[in-house]
Amino acid sequence: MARWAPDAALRLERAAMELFTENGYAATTVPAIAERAGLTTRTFFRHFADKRDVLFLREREFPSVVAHLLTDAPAGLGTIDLLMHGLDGAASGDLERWRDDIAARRAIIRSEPQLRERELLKSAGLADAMRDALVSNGTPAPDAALAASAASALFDLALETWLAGPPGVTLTSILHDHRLRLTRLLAPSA
Amino acid sequence: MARWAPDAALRLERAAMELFTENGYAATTVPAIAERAGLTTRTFFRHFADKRDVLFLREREFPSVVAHLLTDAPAGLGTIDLLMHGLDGAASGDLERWRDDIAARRAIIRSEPQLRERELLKSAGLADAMRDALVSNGTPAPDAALAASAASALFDLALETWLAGPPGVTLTSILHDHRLRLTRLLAPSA
DNA sequence: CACCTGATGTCACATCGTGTCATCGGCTAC
DNA sequence: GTAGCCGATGACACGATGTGACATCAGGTG
Repeated sequence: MARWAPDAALRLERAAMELFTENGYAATTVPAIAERAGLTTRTFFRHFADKRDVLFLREREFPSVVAHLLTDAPAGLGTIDLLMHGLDGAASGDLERWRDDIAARRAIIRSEPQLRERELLKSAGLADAMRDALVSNGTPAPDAALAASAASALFDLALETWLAGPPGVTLTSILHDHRLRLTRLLAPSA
Repeated sequence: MARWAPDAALRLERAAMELFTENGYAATTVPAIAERAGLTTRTFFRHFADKRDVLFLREREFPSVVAHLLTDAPAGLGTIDLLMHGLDGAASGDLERWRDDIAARRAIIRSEPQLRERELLKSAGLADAMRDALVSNGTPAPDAALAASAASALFDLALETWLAGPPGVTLTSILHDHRLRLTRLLAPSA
């Protein structure tokens, strides 16, 4: 038997979600989270940069996954189609199964501006990763930055729409639809 | 003579900018800022929600200014043209004059992820204000959210380009150019 | 002249987040 | 097999952040 129970980060995340749901984010202290997970405060901060970060454990690898999909994508796609392909591929793994978890996290995140702030930073990190992948694939830097920012915004709004809508509608279809609507909105009005 | 010197918030902001420039953001404590401004720590936190907020004093009213320009805009503009009109109008007041101040603030903001995080929250607040103004002007909510997010991203990237470029190029022209390039990027590739 | 208002000061305090050293199970080298 | 290293955790002290509660006092108002 190992000296320490495995998955310390996951146990901390589960404990945090429970306490946040029971008492709210602000009323939950880090020592309380650590205690429920059977660890100490110091160990919490070894796994998470700060208290907010515990809500984003699942998304840590998302930017690099998307970036890899972008660099390995089939040639010939336009910039935006490439981005849609990458986001789609990274988020496609039986998303419906996680709907409740995502909704629970989102409910907590929307309860505190601090947490929305962190979510925005994560989205910006995704946009940065996509921009860099585009640039190293030959896209001009200004175009890459513009397209990556737009794609990140599209993804966030699509995810929100997906969560608010009925089960069964795929994120892929919503993303596609949002992209088309934004295209029409941006086009010079007659 | 008034009991207290006026412009406490402005004095705190100036003191903070000086100390951040001299010693860096992380090495500057709130008591040090307050002392240089001739005030106490407690008063600092009465004017600013937290240490980061002191860097965004000048932008506090920006979202509501843009929102007002949107609701008072001439009729007949398309959604995106309306947004460009609002952003343009709100940022047009002799921006060149503030270039150095904006650049100094930006240099500090880019030195710490915490500060970029806050900047992103401010941008999101601007997007929210624009979205709400569009909605109360009759734009369908999903379109308003999409267009406002895109416009906010365009504005941020345009400001960055403006700062990096030579003096004399107007933000208006960069914004216009970025909008056209994003339109082309989003269009279905042949 | 008494009272109210509002910005500031003072003090106590909880929480956050970090630096530093100790602990000790398991793995590797020899 | 045993000596020693490695890496995750514990223990503890501490500075900094941010808030609540109450006091102070100039100027305006009745």
